[in-house]
Amino acid sequence: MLISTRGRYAIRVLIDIAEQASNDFIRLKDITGRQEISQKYVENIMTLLSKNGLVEGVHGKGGGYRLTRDPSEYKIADILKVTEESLSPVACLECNAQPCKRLAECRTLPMWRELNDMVNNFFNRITLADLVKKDDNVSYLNSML
Amino acid sequence: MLISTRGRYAIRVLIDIAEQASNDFIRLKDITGRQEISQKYVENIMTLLSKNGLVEGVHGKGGGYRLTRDPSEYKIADILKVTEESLSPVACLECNAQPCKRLAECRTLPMWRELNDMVNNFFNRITLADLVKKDDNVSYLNSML
DNA sequence: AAATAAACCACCAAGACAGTAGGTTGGTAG
DNA sequence: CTACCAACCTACTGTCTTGGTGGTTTATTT
Repeated sequence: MLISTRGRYAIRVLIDIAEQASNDFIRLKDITGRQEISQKYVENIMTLLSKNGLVEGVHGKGGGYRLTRDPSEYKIADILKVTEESLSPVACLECNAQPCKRLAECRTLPMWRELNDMVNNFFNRITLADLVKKDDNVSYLNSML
Repeated sequence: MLISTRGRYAIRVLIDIAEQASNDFIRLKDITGRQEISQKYVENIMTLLSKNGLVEGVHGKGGGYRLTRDPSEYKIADILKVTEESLSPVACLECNAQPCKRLAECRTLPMWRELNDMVNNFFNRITLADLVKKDDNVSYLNSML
C-alpha cells in the first residue's frame, strides 16, 4: 500500500472544502458528515494539515477550516508529503535511508528510482483544482496526454 | 511503501540465480551469502516462489534452486504478484475490495486508477533478463523511451 | 547410514494503521 | 459575563504487517 487512508482522507477533505466555494470556515462535523468518515480520526489529520499551513482553523462558534490558497496551488504531492511517512516505493529510497553498501552493484536500484520518479511526477502534475467537481472532471487526464 | 523486502529479496534472488547462467541447482546458502541477506528469511520466500512455479527446488546433497524458464519470461509483475499481498496503491483498488458506496461520486478514484495502471504497466514491461548484469544494463530504460 | 539442503511449523518484537476517549484552549453569541 | 462551540492536544487501544529466528521433518545423494 503506497497511500494510507490518512492521505486519502486528507485529499478528500481538502476537495470537500474546495467545493464549498465559499470563503467561510467549514465545520469539520459537516465535512466528515458529507464524506462519511470518522470525525475523531480526521481531527488528527486536520491538525497535521493545519500545522503545515495547508489549512487554516478557527476555534469556537462560526469556526471551522478554510483553505489557505487557491485549489490550483495544492499539488497532490504536497498533501501526501505531509500525511505519508514516505512516498518511496521501496525502503532504500527513503530520505533517512542509510547508504546501501551494495549500491554500486545493485541491479534493481535503477528500476526503483525510475518508478519513484514516475510516481512523484504523477503527483506533482495533479492539483486539487483538477479533482473538484466540474463539467469536465477528467481534465487532468487529458492534460497528461 | 509499495514494495516490501519480501518482493525485493525475491527479485534479487532470482536475478542471482539467473546470473549463475548454469542449469545446476544453486544452494540457497550461496545466494544469500552473495546477496548478504538472511537465509532463514529467504527460505520462506523461496517456498512461496517454489509453490508458484517460479522456481524449482531439490532437497538434499547437490540440491538447491533453479529457474523454471528463461529470465526473459519472468515479468517483474509476475514475481511481485506472488510476494506482495497487493500492488494496489490504495485499499479501494484491491481485488477483495468491498464495492465502495461512494464510488460514483468519488473525486479521487480516477486518479488512483490512473496511478494503478501506470505502476502495473511499469512492472509488466520489465523482465528479469532486463536486470541481469550485462554491458548495457540500462536497456530497459532505453526501451521505454 | 551419514551428510546435506529444502520444506515446514511455530513463534516473536517492533512498528504502522485506524481509530477512540476525554480533556483543554480559544473565539463567538447572547 | 456566561454559555456554547469547535478546534486542538494527549493518551490509549486493538489489529495487522513486516522482518525476522529456531527447531524439526522430509527427501536426495554419496
